[in-house]
Amino acid sequence: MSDFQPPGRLVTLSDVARAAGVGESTVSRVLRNHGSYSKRAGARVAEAVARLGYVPNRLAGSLAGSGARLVGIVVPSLANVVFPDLLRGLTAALDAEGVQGVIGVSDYDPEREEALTAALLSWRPAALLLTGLEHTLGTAALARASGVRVVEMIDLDGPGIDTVVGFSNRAVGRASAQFLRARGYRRIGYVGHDCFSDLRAGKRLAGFEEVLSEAGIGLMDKEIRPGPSSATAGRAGLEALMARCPELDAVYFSNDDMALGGYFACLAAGWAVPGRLALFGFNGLDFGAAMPQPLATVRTPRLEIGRQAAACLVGDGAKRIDVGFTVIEGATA
Amino acid sequence: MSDFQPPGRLVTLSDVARAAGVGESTVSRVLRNHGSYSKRAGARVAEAVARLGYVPNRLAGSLAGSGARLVGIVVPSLANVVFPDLLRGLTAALDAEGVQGVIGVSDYDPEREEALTAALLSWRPAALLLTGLEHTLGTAALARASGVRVVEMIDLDGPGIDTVVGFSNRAVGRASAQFLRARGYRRIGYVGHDCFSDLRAGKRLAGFEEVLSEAGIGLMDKEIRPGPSSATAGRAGLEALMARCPELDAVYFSNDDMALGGYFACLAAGWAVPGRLALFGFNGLDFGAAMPQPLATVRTPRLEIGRQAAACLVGDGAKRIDVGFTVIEGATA
DNA sequence: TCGCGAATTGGCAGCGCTGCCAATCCGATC
DNA sequence: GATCGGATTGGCAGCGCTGCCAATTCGCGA
Repeated sequence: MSDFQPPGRLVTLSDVARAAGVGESTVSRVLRNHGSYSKRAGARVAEAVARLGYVPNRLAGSLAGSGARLVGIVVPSLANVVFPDLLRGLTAALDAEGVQGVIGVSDYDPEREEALTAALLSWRPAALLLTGLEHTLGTAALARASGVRVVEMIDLDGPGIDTVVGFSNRAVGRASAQFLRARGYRRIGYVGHDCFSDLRAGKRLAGFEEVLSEAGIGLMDKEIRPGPSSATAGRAGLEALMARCPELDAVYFSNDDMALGGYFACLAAGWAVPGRLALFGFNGLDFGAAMPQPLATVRTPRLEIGRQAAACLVGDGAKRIDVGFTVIEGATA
Repeated sequence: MSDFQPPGRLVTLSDVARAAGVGESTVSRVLRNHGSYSKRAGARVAEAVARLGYVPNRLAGSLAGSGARLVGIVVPSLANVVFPDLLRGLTAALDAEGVQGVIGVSDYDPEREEALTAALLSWRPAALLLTGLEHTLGTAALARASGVRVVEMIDLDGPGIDTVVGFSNRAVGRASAQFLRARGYRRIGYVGHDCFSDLRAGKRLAGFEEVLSEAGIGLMDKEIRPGPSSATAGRAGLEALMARCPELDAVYFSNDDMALGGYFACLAAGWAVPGRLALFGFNGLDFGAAMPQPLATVRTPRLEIGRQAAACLVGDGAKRIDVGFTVIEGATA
């Protein structure tokens, strides 16, 4: 990108001022509708702006004024529906306020998260929105030193830098296990994706196993597939698990995509759901409700997290917002 | 967002210069590794930067230098996997070049797209990436006037402002119809989502119907669900369509999500796939491959579009890049 | 008609950084 | 030991806009 051609000279505020026959400050006041100016000045400026096709330069505006009206957002991935949903809630709330979100994707790599944090901070954002609670020391140091408000989203299981919005993944895992227990399942397995990178899936599993241990049964077996979650991984994972441990009567999946793959595995193998094998997911994605037997899962308020996170930026902000989650009974367990 | 607190005074480049005992220009040269400076100067600056925790202010840098190293991106939605995939390819390629992408979401609303375009241009981006070819006159005018390079992604069916990267949706529709025809299906229906907002789905349908008309059969019936595409919409859509027109032997869906819902409808109603009813989707999403009978669909190189679009920004750029698509035979048709 | 506070307005100094230019330094050459 | 070309370096003028302040104008009652 070395030969990016800078756009030629564009219309500036002082061009507008000259064209409108007023001072620069007046143009600035009119454009931002801030301070007082006469109707006549307003009209002349508006006319000049339209005629010249003036587009303000926010770079200059933010530099001169007090800070940029933008916030930095770091998410680990865009491949998992969770984050687009989060961003949707976030950007909707944000640009209702006229704030731009600048998004960075870390690919679940803490080092990249740190690099992105530094890069985003260099735009002097009004706030920084991170995902999860686990960051490098450098990320935390940067965030603190910058003095901007920091909001950590989605996870609630641990201490945050500043404000935290989300739900407890551990509690989700516990609730899922309790649900399966209450339904009488005892030979329970787990199919997940790479939980070293997806720490929150790991926390759910921990909560899940916790409850099973307390009940004296424990997880019979688990199959962890490398790479990101997907239906194909879920299908392959369940098939491997069942080959190894055919006496299972229920399987917990790291999320709905994995569970969908598991459901397909059952269809293909002719295992009745939930007669032969019960399935339980996570996220409450739309397709779960369309399945012949609606998927048993946990619905998470992803849009709401985004909205709340945005709200935290304006208010003085509670330090910790639990948006909760809902167990969806479905019919696969 | 009125009470955003501007961060207090932060470390500036001249603080670093003073601390390192060198001039500002030297610090600037060292930081950007541009121009020549001695080892000793480099070391002292690096030390001072680390000690002070200096984070450069790109607002100032971009204002002073020639343009910001960022590009504006407008997508219609984040709910449809297509766009996150696109963004993934795009941001990966982009930040390999050290360029930030600033993303705006238009919700399929041309007016919002125009507003976003103006907002993004006010950051003086090096380029503007839009989705599709249909824009308001205002959007096109803004884009042209800004003098930045404009890349329109995904759609190839029509004239572009500048550079265009994607595939022909019409051709996808045609290929899909030809595929179903070749398989011998004659009583073909369509289940889609709101195609007034999703213009590209409309173009696919147009191409599809074109082929059927040429074959002298035509589309028997179609069901358009309001709102965005989803498995639930697909299921409800297919159920409505079959209730009205039970003699159908194949259904074309506006995309794989809709087709997944259709598949679930078949499962629930006991319609054999493809014995009783053939299904055909669009996008080539992962779950299609995990289905008991892999979904017949068209795979689109979404990541590739992102990559190519990013590549267009550096090279002088072909005006028009066709990334093509692939028909996946699957087993549902 | 005059006076006065309020409304409106323009000038100008930065915001933090980069680009340009002139000054200084270095080692090596004669 | 003086000279020369290149490597290094610092000063300083903006980039386009906003915030502050002083100047000007306006409206209206006395």
